[in-house]
Amino acid sequence: MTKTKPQNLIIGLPSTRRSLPIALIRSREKVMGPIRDMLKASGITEQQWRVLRVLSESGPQDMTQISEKAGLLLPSLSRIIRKLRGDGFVVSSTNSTDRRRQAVVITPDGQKIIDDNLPQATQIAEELRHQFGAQRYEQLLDLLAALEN
Amino acid sequence: MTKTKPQNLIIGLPSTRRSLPIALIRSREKVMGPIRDMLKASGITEQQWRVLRVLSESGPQDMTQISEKAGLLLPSLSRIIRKLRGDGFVVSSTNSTDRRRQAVVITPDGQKIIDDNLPQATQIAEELRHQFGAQRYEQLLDLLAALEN
DNA sequence: AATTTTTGCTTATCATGTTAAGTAATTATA
DNA sequence: TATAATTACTTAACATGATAAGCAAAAATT
Repeated sequence: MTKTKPQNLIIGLPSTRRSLPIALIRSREKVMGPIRDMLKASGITEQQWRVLRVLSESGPQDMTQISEKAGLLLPSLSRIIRKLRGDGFVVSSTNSTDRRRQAVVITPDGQKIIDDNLPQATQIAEELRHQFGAQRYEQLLDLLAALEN
Repeated sequence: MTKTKPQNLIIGLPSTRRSLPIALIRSREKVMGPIRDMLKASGITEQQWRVLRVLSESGPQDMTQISEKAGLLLPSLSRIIRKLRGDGFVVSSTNSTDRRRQAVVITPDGQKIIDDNLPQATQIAEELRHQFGAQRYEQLLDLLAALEN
């Protein structure tokens, strides 16, 4: 008599081994590990790095725009910006026509963090892309993007 | 004269719009949203739900095994198990041959949480799978699994 | 057997995730 | 134009993420 699989033979939830949320967490861990290691030398976190990158890439932004582009909720972003401001990596100025908004700008010190780490970050990204296969990498990004809709 | 793209014309990091880490975060948010809403009624979190599911699915486990299957780091799991134990959803007993290990077991109360929510969780998963397309869904899982290696 | 190393966890600390509530400024409505 | 939404945040509270340190039990080494 053969062993039967645990359960869920008909429909059932996917086993935790085949769970999308857990797979997404594991993947993120795998992808971010090397980048976190790199950033440790600069004393900033992965999230702070993403914020600085958004500001460097797209220029001054208000909080809502940053949160959307960096994938951070506003309460988290509030704390992060406060920290980055304290460290002198960004400055903010309230919008003149809408005083609820504040434009956040990266400072030269903040830009220096980007400049110091961008080459290595690029290399890490390229390496993963190459190791995984450029085609599959693009496919994965497409599938993840499609999931949004 | 046409507008040039911001930068990174040659190699460069992918723009944050095409960043794998951010895409993974967004996807997880999208996937877990409905499940979190469902669990709110039971007063447990997504992570606590994953722990209970692992215990229900694979039986008594020690901490390290749970952490691997649920995708949680041991310090987080330590706190979560303490909470679940306080709420009466799990019990632990130290292993007799290795007193460093503890076998964690789900209680009837804990199993009730699973039983109460499994149908709806299954429906949510099926709906996402169907909406996204079963084939693409499997493909995505395969790609994420491949990323591990 | 005594010592060292490794293992399986827990605790501590700081940062972020998540939800809810609060606040001031803006916009829409009566 | 006074009032009622709405918006763009911030603060609060609790849970988890992540790294480092601690600690006792087990295994390896001498």
